[in-house]
Amino acid sequence: MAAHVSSKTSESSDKVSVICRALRRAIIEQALEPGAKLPEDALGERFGVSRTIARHALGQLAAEGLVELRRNRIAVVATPSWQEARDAFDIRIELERLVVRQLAGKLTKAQIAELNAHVDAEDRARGGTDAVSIRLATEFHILLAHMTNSPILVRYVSEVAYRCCLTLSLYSRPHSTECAINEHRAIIAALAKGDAAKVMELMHHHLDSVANRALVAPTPQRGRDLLDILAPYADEVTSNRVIKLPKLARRS
Amino acid sequence: MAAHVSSKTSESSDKVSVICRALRRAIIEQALEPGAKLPEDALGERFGVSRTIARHALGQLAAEGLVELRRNRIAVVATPSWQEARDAFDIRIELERLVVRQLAGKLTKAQIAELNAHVDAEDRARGGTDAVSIRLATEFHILLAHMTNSPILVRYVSEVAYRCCLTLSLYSRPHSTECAINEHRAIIAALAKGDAAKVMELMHHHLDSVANRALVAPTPQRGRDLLDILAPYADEVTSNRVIKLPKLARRS
DNA sequence: AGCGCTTCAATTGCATGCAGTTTGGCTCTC
DNA sequence: GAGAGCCAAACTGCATGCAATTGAAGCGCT
Repeated sequence: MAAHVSSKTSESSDKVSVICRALRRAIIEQALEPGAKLPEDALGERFGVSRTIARHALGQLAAEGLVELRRNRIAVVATPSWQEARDAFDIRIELERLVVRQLAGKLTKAQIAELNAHVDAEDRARGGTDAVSIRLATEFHILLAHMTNSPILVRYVSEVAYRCCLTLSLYSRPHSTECAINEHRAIIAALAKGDAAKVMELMHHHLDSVANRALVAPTPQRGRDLLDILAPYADEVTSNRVIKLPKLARRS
Repeated sequence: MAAHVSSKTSESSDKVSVICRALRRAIIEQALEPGAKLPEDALGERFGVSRTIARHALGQLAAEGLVELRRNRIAVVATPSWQEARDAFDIRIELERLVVRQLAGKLTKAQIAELNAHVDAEDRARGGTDAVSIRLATEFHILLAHMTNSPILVRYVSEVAYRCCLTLSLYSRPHSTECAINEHRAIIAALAKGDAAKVMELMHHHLDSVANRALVAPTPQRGRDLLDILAPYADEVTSNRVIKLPKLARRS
């Protein structure tokens, strides 16, 4: 379902694009968690292509910010910092305000029907896993972007939405999707009515609240990761056996 | 000069990145015009690397929208439509408003000095070629983005600015940079003063006027290219010999 | 001459191979 | 038993080679 949401920007049917799409989906559905390793060999074998192609696909995804590529090291699914997550949402808000501004009052009946159908699908998926809900919610926004007929806007909204998706899997708590679905419906209604200012405000509030629900308090770990996180625990074991830090730290 | 404006997002020092930077620069300085062919062999030979690497670089630039990659065909420098150019500027306006919003009143003296130095460089370059002026003007904006310390924002602003650069070379008339330089100075001043609303307004107006100066009338060719452009002429030759369409159409 | 067909050089799509780097275990020592 | 150092396996960086596709010149036909 919702196959029409696939990015068509220079993504035809060559093997690289296929792998990109597969990995992208695996990432945003959290089948691949942030930090998961992505060895070129393994990808190549899994998708039945050579390492060259897998490598190229990783390059593309790195350009989108979904994977991190360190020289001579295994590529990993990106692990955005909290601040980066917040920045991504800020950018997303502006981009999507632009989307709805362009769309307000300009949607055909068919398009509105399509949007409603999508939200219905979201509704139906409420019983399923969080991963699917998050993906559908994201695809709603990408569907909106597509309706602007602006390839550039589609590209940026898609990318930043995927990124946000990724951060949700990192920083989100159990998640409640219901209100988000209602907000989607409200946005559709305002778009149909053609009230640009209103729908921009709705979109802003919608994304802002998603961000605030998801990105819980900065958890003063403005330093990097793990070492800071473990700092408080370290106190409790000073006299006991010390946790093998190098082993753990390597994971990141 | 202005080497610090180089995008550092997963671009360290591997050969692919080097080639990307070189091509990017060649494109925005119009050494490579839109539509110019970029055969993998030629690039590889020119930069002393294998075709694999050249290919990978082209993939990256395609992801940035600077080159177009058609299956089994030679890659070419992107030729954005007029509408895409306008869309790019619209997106850019929003992104850069975000940049100056974050920056207003938060710049160190050193940063302000750096900005002023850059504008001075722009001033000095006024006698030179348009290409250099345009590049410097673009790099001013990228420099601003860097100061937000938000890698994502840097990436998007850079990309969209490069794209706009590209469109300037397509649709711009001879160009007068002087007012742009003054506007840059005004923006710095407002940033230093810390008036967020004012500087956002300035940036908006600045980019909007650049876009309007550059993107001259839509030249009613909202359809695709050539075939539509030639449509009106076709009427006049219905009874005469027909223009050799395939020959001309192939050029694009 | 103008038009279509055939053929060949140019070019891409992709896999494989080799060299250099990193990783993680293993041993050897204290 | 803990820690430093070494070594093999794993992995990446890159070049090269081969098959497939494309573009355009050459050729014959009307």
